[in-house]
Amino acid sequence: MQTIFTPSILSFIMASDDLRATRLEKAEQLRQQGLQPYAYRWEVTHQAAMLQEKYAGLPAGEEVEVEVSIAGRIMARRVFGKLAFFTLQDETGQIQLYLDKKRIEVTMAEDTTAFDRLKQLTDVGDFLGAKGTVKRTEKGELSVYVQNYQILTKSLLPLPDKWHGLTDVEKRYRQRYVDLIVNPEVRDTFRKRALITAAIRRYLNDRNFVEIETPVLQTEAGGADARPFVTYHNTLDMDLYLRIATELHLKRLVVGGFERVYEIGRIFRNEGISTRHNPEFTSIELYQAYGDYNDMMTLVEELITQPAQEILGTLQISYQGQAIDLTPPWRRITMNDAVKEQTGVDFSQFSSLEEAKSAAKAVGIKAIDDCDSIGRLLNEAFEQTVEATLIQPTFITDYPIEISPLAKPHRSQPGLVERFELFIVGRETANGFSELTDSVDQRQRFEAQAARKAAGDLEAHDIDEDFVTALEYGLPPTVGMGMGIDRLVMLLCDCASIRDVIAFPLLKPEVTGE
RNA sequence: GGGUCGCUAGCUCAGCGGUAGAGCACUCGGCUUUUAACCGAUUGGUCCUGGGUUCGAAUCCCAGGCGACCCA
Repeated sequence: MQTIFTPSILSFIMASDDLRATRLEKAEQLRQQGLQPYAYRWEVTHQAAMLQEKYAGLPAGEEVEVEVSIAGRIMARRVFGKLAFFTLQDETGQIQLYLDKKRIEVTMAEDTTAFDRLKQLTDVGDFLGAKGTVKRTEKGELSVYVQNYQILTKSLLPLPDKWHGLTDVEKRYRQRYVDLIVNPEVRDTFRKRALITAAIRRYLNDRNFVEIETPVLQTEAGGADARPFVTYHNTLDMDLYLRIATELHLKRLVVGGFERVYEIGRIFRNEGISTRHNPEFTSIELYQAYGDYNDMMTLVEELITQPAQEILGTLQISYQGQAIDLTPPWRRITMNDAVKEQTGVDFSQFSSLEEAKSAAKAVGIKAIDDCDSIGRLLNEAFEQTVEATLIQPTFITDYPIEISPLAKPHRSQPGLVERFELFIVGRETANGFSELTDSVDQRQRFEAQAARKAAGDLEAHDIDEDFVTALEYGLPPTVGMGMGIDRLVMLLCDCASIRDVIAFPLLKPEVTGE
């Protein structure tokens, strides 16, 4: 019998640790028996959860003479002399394989090695296909009573301890595939994430919103206060920036005649990493012509409660031990009133910055030396005193114009804009406003931004001339909104860290030392 | 950026100045109703890296790496 191992592979095996070498040897033995350790296909007729559901009422000890064919990964092996129980896991769940030496040998064309092969050449981690009948064992475990089987993929590396599992968070993030194999709740989170984004898309599509993709690579990143990633285009010989928002392009689409547009896509911000920040994350932004920020707050309520109701089946959720009631309508309160409520200071009454600063200091607002306007001071006071208290869903409205360069001036309150942010569990969850449609005003706001950038503000941006030109052609009255999908999923799936809702979060490379 | 904690066998962990350990997994033997199967035997190590102190360092000290959490 010829070996398929080349000398270099053999030396690799010899140099490998025993665990891998042992399994490679088993794969080779399979080949020598004329069997393929890496099969091409397997006809699957049933999945574990289907069988568990369908035969939930099958009494212990009874067999159903139906033929089922399943496939999955071996998660546990309990092997006796002439009998074995394997736990097989597929995408839907687990089911036991009841492996009886006599039955397997009879049905597999009197193959007297078929059972021994299972005992000797399979390991936890291997993929196996199995056909047989359905039987609930004497001990009450629903099983596939196997008639024949095939090893589909030989696994070379051992899975984590079946009892303690994989708990090392670093390893879980670096080798998410292992995390997914052994931690069912992790699979569940990503499945829910997919359902949430699907529900959001369905909600918007049903209301005639059109999803349009806008550029990730841009010559100037704008639409938010954030530092961009810089990359380089070889043949154009120029720096390009990864987008920090989708806002300015989506509004161009509204100028172009799309009255309802949105985009769910990846955003990149060159900032620190924390339990709430990953350098790349997913946002949804949507724009609706002829509406204002009041309309959008109502839409946001639906956009969040519909998926919640659909996927969780309730609006009474729990986040890290805190009870959250998502039942709309949600409280709406202006930023000024919220700060007044919390501190007793009414910032709208001040006519000078000095007056406002001393009042702020008197109630313990810190680090206000850099605030160059009452509006910025109000925002600082809000962040320091109110934000963390907003546990139940709350819309904070009517923001200072200085910190909202793309929002429309308030129709009745000078110095403010028609903007809202949604807070849940003390975190900013969504941000929306009646869009600034006056191109002259927009140019002036951009110029103020550019001045801040020139003064050293790394999160400020230059004038986007083409965007101003688009506004000059005319943007209808429009309301827009942006929301972090990752944070929404964290909320709905009760995840403490953003890394729990991103399949492959950014980590520094591991130093292997080899 | 600052602070606290962690890094020891494939996994989960103990050991805290004197010969590197346990459980599970692996390997071998036994076993036709197990489900953390069981019984017996065996195997497995860059104690994150690099310096230092010491007769002797996984352990103490310094620097660095990676990660977690908290703060900014």
